[in-house]
Amino acid sequence: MRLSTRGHYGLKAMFDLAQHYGKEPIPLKTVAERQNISENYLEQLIPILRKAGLVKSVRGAQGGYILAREPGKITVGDIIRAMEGPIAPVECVSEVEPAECDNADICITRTVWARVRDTLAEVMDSISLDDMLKDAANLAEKTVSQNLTKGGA
Amino acid sequence: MRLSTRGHYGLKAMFDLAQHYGKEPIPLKTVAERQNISENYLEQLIPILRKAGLVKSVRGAQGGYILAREPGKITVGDIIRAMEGPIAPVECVSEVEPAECDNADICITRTVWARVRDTLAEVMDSISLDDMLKDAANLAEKTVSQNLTKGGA
DNA sequence: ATTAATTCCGACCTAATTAGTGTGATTTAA
DNA sequence: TTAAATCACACTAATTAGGTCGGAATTAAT
Repeated sequence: MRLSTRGHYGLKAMFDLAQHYGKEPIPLKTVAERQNISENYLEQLIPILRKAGLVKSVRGAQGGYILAREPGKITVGDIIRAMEGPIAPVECVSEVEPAECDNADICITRTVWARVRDTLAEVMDSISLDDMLKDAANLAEKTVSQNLTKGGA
Repeated sequence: MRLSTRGHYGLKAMFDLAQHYGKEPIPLKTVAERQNISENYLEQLIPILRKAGLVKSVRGAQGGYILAREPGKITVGDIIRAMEGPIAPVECVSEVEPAECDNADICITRTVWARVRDTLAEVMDSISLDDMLKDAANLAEKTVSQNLTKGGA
C-alpha cells in the first residue's frame, strides 16, 4: 500500500508551485532545489502534470511552470491520479476501466477493496493545495511560538 | 496506490478459511482451487500469515490450515499489514519505524500522507472477516431474490 | 509398515517497474 | 547573440512482482 516517488514528488512539486503561485513562472531547477529532488528526474515527471492540465509551462529564458488553476481548485486526488493512475487498491475496483473478473458478483474481497478505494478517494479529494498552504501557515505559527517558549522563560 | 497480489491473495485465502472455519483444517490445495490462485504461489504466501499468528497449520495427511482466532477477531488490517508490511503511503509516515527526513518539521506533504495513512488504517481495521461473512450472506440473499424475480413473474 | 496427503523450505526464474542519468534539440527573454 | 529554460528521447542498474520447481519432513489412514 505504498505510493511511488512519482506521486510523492509530484505533490511536493505542486505544493512548491502553490507556495510561489503568482504571475511569474517558476523554473524547474528552483523547484527541484527547494524540494530536494533530482532535477533530471523531475524534468521527466512534470510533463505528466502538464498533460493532465495541472500546470502550464512557459518555454525559453525566464520560463518555467505555473499552476494551471488556483491552489484551491487543485486537490491531492487530482495530482495522485495524474501521477499514479486511477485509484485502485486492486484492478477489479479501479475508478476507470475496472478489470473483468469472472466471479465479481460473489467476490466479497472486492467489496472490501471498493470501500478502501472510496475512502482513499474521499480523503485525497478533500484536500486542496490551498488547504495545505493554510496548514503550512498554522505549522509555521506554532513553530514560532514554540521557539519563543523555548528561547524565552 | 495499488496493493500487490500478496495482499489480495492473502485476504482471499483468509476469507476462504473463514467461510469454512471449524475444527477441521483446510488443505491449501482446496483454498487455491476455490479462490483460483496458483497453489505453488499460495504455498509461498501462507507462511507469512502463519508467522504473523493469523493461521495455524496442521502437518501431514488430513492436515491443512485453520484461522488462529475467530473470524470476528481478525481484521483486514491485520492481514494487509502481515502481507504488505506496515501501512505507509510514503516511508516517512510508516506506522512503524518511519524513515528519517531532514525537514520533517516543516514538510506539509508529510501531514497529508499521515492523514491518508490514518484513514486507510481506520477503514481496514474496522472490517473483520466476520463482517465479510455477513456481507456475503446478504449478497447471497439478494442474488437469490433477484433470481426469483427474474425466474418468476 | 507403507502409502498418500500434506506442510515446509529454499533455490531459481522472467518480466516489469522504479528511480533515476544523460544527451541534445528547441524556444525565447534579455 | 547568448544564456536560460522547456522538451523529447534513449539508456541503465537495482529492485520487486509473481511466479515455478524439486524435494524433505510429517502424519493419518490402510
